Amino acid sequence: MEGRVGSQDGQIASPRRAPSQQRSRERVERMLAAASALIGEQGSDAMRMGEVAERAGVSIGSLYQFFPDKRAIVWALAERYTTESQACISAALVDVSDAEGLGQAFSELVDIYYRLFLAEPVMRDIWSGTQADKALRELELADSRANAEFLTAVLKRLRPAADPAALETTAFLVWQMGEAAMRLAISVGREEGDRLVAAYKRMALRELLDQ
Amino acid sequence: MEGRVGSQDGQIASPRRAPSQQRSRERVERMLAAASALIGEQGSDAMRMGEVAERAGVSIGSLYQFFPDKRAIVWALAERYTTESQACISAALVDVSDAEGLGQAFSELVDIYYRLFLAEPVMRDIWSGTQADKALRELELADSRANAEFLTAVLKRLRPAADPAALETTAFLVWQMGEAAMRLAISVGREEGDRLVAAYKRMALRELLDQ
DNA sequence: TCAAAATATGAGTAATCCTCACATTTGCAA
DNA sequence: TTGCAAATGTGAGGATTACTCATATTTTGA
Repeated sequence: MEGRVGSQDGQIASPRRAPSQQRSRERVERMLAAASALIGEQGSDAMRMGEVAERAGVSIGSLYQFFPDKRAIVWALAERYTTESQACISAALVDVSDAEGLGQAFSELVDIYYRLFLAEPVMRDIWSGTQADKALRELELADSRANAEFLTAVLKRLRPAADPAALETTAFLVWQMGEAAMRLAISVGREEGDRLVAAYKRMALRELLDQ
Repeated sequence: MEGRVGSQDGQIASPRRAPSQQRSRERVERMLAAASALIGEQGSDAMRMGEVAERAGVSIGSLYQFFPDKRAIVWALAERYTTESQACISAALVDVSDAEGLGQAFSELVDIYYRLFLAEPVMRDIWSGTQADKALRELELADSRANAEFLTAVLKRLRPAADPAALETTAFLVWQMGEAAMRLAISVGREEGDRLVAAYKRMALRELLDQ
């Protein structure tokens, strides 16, 4: 029916039961891999639970043993992406100490993200559903805040005299604008997308460096 | 099943049959009104076709006589919003002739949009689904391009020496960033939302006025 | 006046998410 | 080893919902 999924209560989906044995942990991996493949092929909306189970070589029941519902699978994949990318972002920004360094690091980060979005249909699809799914939206928001904090830390170092609250707002906004710019860029042609990303970079750096 | 809706082919949904008689035109209005009310109450995902029909006082069959599927109803509502707002935006920008005027007009437009998003749960919900629904995304993109063109026209007047293509990119990006900023602002608390919108305004105006 | 076109109806079809009662496997203490 | 509880596995079937279609009614226009 899918009406079940539609009536999302916003609760962050969590495993119904954490896999404790080696066997089940491997099976859960297979389920996630199958889901990822299917999302890459057809998008998460078109992903069917039965197909995920079949491709993972498990029964429907097993799927629901570890994931309370369909959204939970997508959420689990999304969480992995955020965890991975946060480490990368933190590393890129942690020892930035001057304006030039920030410009360099930020520019590289944007490039990395853009390439990632272009290359990974799964990631693209998952973050597309962000607005519609409350749990995903909250994950993305939390992720964005965490990443913005790395930026904020840099800004506070570069501009110790500035109002910290203003810097936080700026960093958060700039980061979110970046994600929006990426989504826009990949939904138009490649050429226009490149131009938009470049324009975003200029705009963001001006905001970050100048004040 | 809803699987039907899930497998969106991206086709812009169009009425299966345009209502040609007065009677049916009124009924279609009732259907849209019912849908709008339900979306406002529960969101478009939770909106049930049966409920729309019941509330509009028509049968399920009649609903499907004029709307090929569920998404088409949401799309029809979205289209109305875009049509209405484009007139407003065009009017606000059409006779801007200097930097100060642009600052004034743009700032007012942002405020209007922000208030609208805060006050209209239906609008909020519809544009939330934008990323997930291909037809909606295309509608929004087209709308955004149209609005950005009004901005581009102003910019070309203010900065005749600048590269027109660059101005177009800037205007489009700034506009899309604005929509993203609104979505972000309404998904956090009111206070932070206000701050984010204010920060966006500053950022956008700097980009638009300076270069 | 009346036939064709437009409109209206709602029971039924199909697709899909998810549950649950029961079967099997694993970990572990006696 | 043995036995038992906990963890894991299964898939037929329940439940919901988008959408169809054969049929009935109303409107239009010649």
